[in-house]
Amino acid sequence: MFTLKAESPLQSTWTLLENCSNMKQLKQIQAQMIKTAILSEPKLATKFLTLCTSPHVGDLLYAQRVFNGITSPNTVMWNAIIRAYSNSKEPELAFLLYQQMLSSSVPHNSYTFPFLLKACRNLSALGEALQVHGLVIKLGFGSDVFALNALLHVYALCGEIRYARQMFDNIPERDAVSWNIMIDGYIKSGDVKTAYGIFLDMPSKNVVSWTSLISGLVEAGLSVKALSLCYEMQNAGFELDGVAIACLLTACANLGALDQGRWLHFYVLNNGVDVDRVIGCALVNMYVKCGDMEEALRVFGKLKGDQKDVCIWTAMIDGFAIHGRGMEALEWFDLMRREGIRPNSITFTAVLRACSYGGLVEEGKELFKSMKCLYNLSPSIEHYGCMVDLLGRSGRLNEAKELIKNMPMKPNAVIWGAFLKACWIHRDFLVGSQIGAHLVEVDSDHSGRYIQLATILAAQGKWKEAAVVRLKMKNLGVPISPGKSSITLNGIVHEFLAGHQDHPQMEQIHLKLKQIAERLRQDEGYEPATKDLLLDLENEDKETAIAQHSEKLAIAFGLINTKPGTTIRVVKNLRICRDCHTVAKLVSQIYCREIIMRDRVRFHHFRDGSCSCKDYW
DNA sequence: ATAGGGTTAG
Repeated sequence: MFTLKAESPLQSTWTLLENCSNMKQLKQIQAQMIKTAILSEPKLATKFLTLCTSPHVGDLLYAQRVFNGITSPNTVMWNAIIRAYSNSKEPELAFLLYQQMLSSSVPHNSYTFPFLLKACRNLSALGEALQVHGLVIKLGFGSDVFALNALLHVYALCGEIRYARQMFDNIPERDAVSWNIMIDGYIKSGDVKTAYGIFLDMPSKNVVSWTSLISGLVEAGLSVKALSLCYEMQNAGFELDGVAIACLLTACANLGALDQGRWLHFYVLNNGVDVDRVIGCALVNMYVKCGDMEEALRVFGKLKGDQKDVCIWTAMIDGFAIHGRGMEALEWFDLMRREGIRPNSITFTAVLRACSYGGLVEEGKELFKSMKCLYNLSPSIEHYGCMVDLLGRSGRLNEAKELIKNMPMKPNAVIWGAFLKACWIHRDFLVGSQIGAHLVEVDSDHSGRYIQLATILAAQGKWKEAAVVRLKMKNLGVPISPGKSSITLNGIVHEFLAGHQDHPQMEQIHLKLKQIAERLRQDEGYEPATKDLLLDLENEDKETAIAQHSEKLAIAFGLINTKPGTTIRVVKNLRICRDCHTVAKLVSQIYCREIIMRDRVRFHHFRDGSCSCKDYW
């Protein structure tokens, strides 16, 4: 006789639990466990509870119910439920559970404090952290590196980086995690330099060390440095993992570095990096911000249904917005809703921005209203900013003013800036200069505000007043960012600064610019728009100044060095001026070139003499 | 089962 060699129910349930990855499976397993009455088997029950509380699978309410059904939970179970609460929307409940754990006299282990301290971190609860610190010492975990690292982490992220440093210096057996927490801590407290120092001192760095530094550099706006660390990291023998790639893609998005972004995309495909929702979103965002909407669409199209969350839809909608494809942004917004995805407050900034850039005034107003009545989202100051921009741009200055007056919050510099912009576009110089004067007072370390004011004064012929504003800016030592445009050729980035002459091909570039100006004058009756210039110069000098704007230098360079008919891509750090915009349109027609220019906030696609922004920016 | 990640107005 044969007997089937059946696995014991205990063992088979264990295997099922090991391979379980979602709540539905978990509930099925639970049904089976109840049937076979092995939920009372401690090892299985523990495993089951840790799954219920794990960040990927878990469901807190469900976990709490399961936990309530256990008569005397062991340490691991208490840890699991504390962890679940520390990651939840109400981390303070972790403290309550910890109280109960204390009164049940279950011993601690080295995992208990890290979870509890995570709740402190999520609540920025320094006082509680200090109390826990006392307990750590009292209960004999004073040299446990897990507990100490968790304490370091709270202090480092709750404004006590110096105290964290003191602790760090005194931990005898600090590990890589301790070092990495310090790197991240300095970065989050805005001290990239010290973070870099710690990184350099660290004896054996790992992928997290490199990535923490890279992500800090990206956050601090030092994306060029972040990309160079990507190569250093690989030379040091580290592979890029998903987290590193997400950070680096953001760096490319910030810089408009399409070539490096594409390289990272290839890396993902060739090295089996999982395109999860974060990487998918980072890729889409990178292509959007580097001006390649078609590739962004392709990446989106390849994602599976459950990877398409509200973030990635928002990235696409924002993409259509900044590329001047307002109608498509609205269509995608509808598509998203039909997929059952609920828009969040960021989605609304994207879709309102699309309406604003696309001149879709009525649609924008409807959407703004729908935030509250359909989605129960209260518009924030950002949304009001979009609406002021939308109304102002389209010439509804009074409506914009009313909206500002009736806003539930105090208008900030951005709101006034949008209103000033509207005054400028619609030639209401008087109100514009009043607002400009106010802005210079409240936003006095922002050079753009002085320039806006000086420009609007100059437009009224008030040269002296304009000069006073510029002098004030100079005397206050407000840092000004010079106009910069870059263009990439065979992987090399060529950067042009307004008025600078230090490129090896400068003579050729100037010759080309002269030719362009001549052709434009002859064929199109173009005259340089010197009126917008605020410099107090003779007309001829103004023409020279305007002719040396960095975007013109970059376009001329592109015309010289790329094949006829190919697209020229330029990235600019400031907004494009009216004259450069006119020239770019005419160049696109006369030289039969598509020019894709990213300015500080959006894209201009110049083609056949017109621009995707419909001259409305 | 403690460390690092994507979308935000002008």
